[in-house]
Amino acid sequence: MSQKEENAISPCREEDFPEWYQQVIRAADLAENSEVRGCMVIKPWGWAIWERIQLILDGMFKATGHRNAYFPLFIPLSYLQKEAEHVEGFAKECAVVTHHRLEVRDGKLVPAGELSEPLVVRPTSETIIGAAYARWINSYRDLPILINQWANVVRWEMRPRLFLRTAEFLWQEGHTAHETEQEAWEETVRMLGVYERFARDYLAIPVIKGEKTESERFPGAVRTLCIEAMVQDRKAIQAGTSHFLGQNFAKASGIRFQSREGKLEYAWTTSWGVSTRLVGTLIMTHSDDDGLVLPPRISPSQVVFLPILTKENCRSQVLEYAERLANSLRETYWEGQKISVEFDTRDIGGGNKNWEWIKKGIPIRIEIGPRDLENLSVTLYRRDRPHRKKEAVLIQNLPQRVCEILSEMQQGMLQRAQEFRCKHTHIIENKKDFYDFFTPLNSEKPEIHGGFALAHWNGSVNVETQIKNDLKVTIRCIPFDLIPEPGKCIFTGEPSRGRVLWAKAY
RNA sequence: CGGGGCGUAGCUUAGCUUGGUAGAGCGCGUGGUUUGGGACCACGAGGUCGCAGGUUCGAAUCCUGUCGCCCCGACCA
Repeated sequence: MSQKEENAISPCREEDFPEWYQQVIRAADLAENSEVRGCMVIKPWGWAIWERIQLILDGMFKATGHRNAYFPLFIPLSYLQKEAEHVEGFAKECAVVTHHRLEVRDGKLVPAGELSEPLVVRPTSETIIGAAYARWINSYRDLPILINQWANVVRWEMRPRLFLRTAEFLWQEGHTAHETEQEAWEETVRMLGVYERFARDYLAIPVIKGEKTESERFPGAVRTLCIEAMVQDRKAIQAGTSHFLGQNFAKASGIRFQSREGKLEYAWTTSWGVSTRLVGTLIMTHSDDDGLVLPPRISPSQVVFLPILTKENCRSQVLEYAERLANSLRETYWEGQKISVEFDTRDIGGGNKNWEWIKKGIPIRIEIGPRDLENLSVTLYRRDRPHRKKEAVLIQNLPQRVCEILSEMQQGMLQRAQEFRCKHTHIIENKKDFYDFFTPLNSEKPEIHGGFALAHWNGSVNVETQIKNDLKVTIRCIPFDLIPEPGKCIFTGEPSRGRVLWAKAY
């Protein structure tokens, strides 16, 4: 690679956003495509980010009264069939296991031992968990059941993209059963709130909470809630969903209980989930043309020490000095947790090493060389500033300064993302402006364009379909936090109860 | 699953039209020179050209099939 290049990632975001995204993943060494179509290998740095997500979310689930459990990977075909809409929604993308043995014939391994009933590799677990709940629940005293599972699921996708849409992906799925409709609804809303907080406070991603329209609803759900984020190419991405399932799955799976009045009633259930897609969302929200940029709270490590060991005569002194500082920083608390520090003494060129960490998005890089040793200082670089911009920090100020910067970065990243979203969210009052907003100037090679549009809609699926066909734009959600403001549908002139959020989506 | 493009070393690729059994850059290894920065020099390792057939004395190159990847649609967290 030439040292003349300005940025580590080529092409840059403006030139080719999808390609830039792939390059960031590669440069940061997060994951790679595997030999199995649509399935990815998550590498240590990528996995560490997912682990952070898991750890924090898991704590939030526990704090809201949930417990973890685990259900089977395989679902009997007949289970899936129990809920009509659900089958229809997932049938096309199910991986199916039909055999349980391999035999050698003519030197080739061939499937043998056909199963009497094929097994579906779970695309989601409502049905098999429903069957368990049907066994577990007899009385209103057994309710609520508040369970989460961390698992992998498989949806046979036609166009996979690392983290955003893979055939196998990792997620958590919460499944709860309640005595009353209201309780289940409250749970649905509560968990959406957990997702919103997590996205905002940890990933530094502002999201819009809302409800899906009927056409975007989860198959089998009564109501689907979601959080929608805007990434840097101004497209929307669904970052999490929470479903109010009513009694649909309870009826399909026979989840019944005897009520306080002694009557046999169906339970009210919910399900909610976020997936490794969050990692993709994180990448597309914050990264720049030098690679990944991680919010300090989600970064596997907050700081990397890069001792400069070029002069033989003071090598051991620098090392010792750096190590002492690193260790003291490791004992420093930021937001109630010890700071995680990497110490990179690998014998590779200093420039290369530095760039590696830039591309990995670590929040703070600290260089320590002979000169710093003399001055009793370190040289500090932060990932949210140009890569050459350095700051000398005296060692007695280091822990405090690092904490300050981490807090600043966490807030700054959220603020930047909010400003970006705000700048590209438009209130649109008529059809022409709407079409203009979502039409690129260059149709051959569309530039980054559009964003979020808030516009009135008459509630008709036909309009949604028309817009989707014309512009590939869909209603992302009916936002919760928008003050209801009656108006006229910009497409039909018919009455509208309020504005909805339109965007092109991942 | 429809339309288009592409598969040559870990990565990016030249060669293919006009068949004569592979070349480069980056990366990697060793040695040296450098050193607050993705440095330089030398030497070296690494490819049966996606796979399977066919045509031919001879195929990376031509033909057929197949698999995979990318882009555009339809579908989706």
